[in-house]
Amino acid sequence: MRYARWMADEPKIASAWTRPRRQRETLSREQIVAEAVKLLDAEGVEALSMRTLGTRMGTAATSLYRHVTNRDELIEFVVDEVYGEIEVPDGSEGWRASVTACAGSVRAMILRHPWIASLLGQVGLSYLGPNVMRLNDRMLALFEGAGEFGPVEADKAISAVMAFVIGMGVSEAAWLTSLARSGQDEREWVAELAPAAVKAAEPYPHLRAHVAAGRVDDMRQTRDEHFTYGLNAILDGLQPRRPS
Amino acid sequence: MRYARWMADEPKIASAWTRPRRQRETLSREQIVAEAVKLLDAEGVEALSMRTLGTRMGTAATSLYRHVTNRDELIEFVVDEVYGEIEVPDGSEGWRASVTACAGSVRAMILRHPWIASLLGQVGLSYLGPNVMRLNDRMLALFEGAGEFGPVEADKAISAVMAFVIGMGVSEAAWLTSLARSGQDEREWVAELAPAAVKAAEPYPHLRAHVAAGRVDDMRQTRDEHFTYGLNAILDGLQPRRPS
DNA sequence: ACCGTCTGCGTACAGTGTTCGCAACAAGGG
DNA sequence: CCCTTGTTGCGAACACTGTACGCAGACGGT
Repeated sequence: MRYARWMADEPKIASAWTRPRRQRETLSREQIVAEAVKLLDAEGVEALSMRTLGTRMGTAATSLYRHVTNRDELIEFVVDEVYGEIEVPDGSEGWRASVTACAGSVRAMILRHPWIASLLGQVGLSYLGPNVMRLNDRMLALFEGAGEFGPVEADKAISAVMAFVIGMGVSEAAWLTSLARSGQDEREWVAELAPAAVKAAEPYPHLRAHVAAGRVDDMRQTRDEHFTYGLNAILDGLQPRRPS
Repeated sequence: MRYARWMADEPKIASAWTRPRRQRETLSREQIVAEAVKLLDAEGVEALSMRTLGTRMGTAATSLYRHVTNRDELIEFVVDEVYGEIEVPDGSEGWRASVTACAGSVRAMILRHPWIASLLGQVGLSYLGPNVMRLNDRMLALFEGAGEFGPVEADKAISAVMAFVIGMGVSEAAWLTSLARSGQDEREWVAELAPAAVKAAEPYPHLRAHVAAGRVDDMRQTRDEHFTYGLNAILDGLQPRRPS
């Protein structure tokens, strides 16, 4: 395939333009994780194998190991990469508005890349990636600055908010992944699943009432409401904990 | 190996005691998921393959497929199985105490089985398992009964609490899994990782201060404190949202 | 005693992550 | 200009995975 670079039928004109130029820029670590993210976005988590990633980049699978020691390491890089998409304001809009915006940014990132729901568990939560570090730093600045938290309290408060946001986002992402795998419209899908749900909920009186009254109108807005409801509850609970 | 059951060297005494008794009880679906849980607890998530699970049960790998259609289905069963360990009080102790106890039970379950952090993402969050249904039913009873929430609010409040508890638990589980993989004592491990952490945090002023002041005393208690801090914040925020 | 159904299992196949050694390249020094 | 040295891509190979298929033995009912 790409042997043509050094095969004899190529004219050996020693010019800067015919020079093979060993396409270095197609096989650096940054390019590999970028292509991995694109592959995950396009085909989902079960499509990420070293071989398919290699063919996507026009190289052999084993070539990737020159720039990435492991598949696990690649996944750590990928996770850190998408963490880089999270924006956290500087706090000039006030603590609460800034945290709300940051939480929304995290959720948006997760919903843009639902496969991290799978990958977050597979890797030991890479705490040392530069983008994760940057995120933590900005969050600390936000909680200690505009939030007026003390250093220890800021740590706890950030953990609480992030646990909620990630927990909620991962749950949504798992739902959306299953939905995507079904290949159907969301309304069709829940309509198809409804009988099984009703049957499964049948022995449980409270659940049964909820399943029966389940509104299927626009679940997108329902999800948004659930998220903002929980986030506001947490922020309400955090507000009086500031020592100010 | 187990051919002896029907091989001719076995005395063919037609008695109830020498009868082969086809050990049915070693290969039902319940036994399979129970053994899978034991395997996961003992060896971690990367050790769960159909073949190793089969040899653990003294059967061939393909025999498992008579009782479980898929590996994914097995995982759904396993997840539902450990969900069955969660206890939720009936609310007679009051709403807040009951929710706190339930949240603690969920966290304890996750820390007992840290591998669900990986499995929760791999499966599309099996909402229809009987134990998940039971848990949701009891939670609804708790929030609508002792909590005096309306049905819609109860749904949102439960989502919020569960998102936090699961998010926090999964994060802890990921940490503990990495720790277990290192095979070291927790103090040793963080001491070994500290230089890398300091170096990674170096460009970020707020984080740097936190990493420098990081207390390694007893992280177990620190984790507990983080959990109860966040949980109390959420419950504080939920309390005034009850229509009472 | 027979027959249909159920269950365990050996074999096989496609696909996975990863190792190893070889060949082609780039750069530098004589 | 050649030769050396390190770097990078790659084919082959290995151990292992999930799973389909068909066979044979066991069970249950008549």
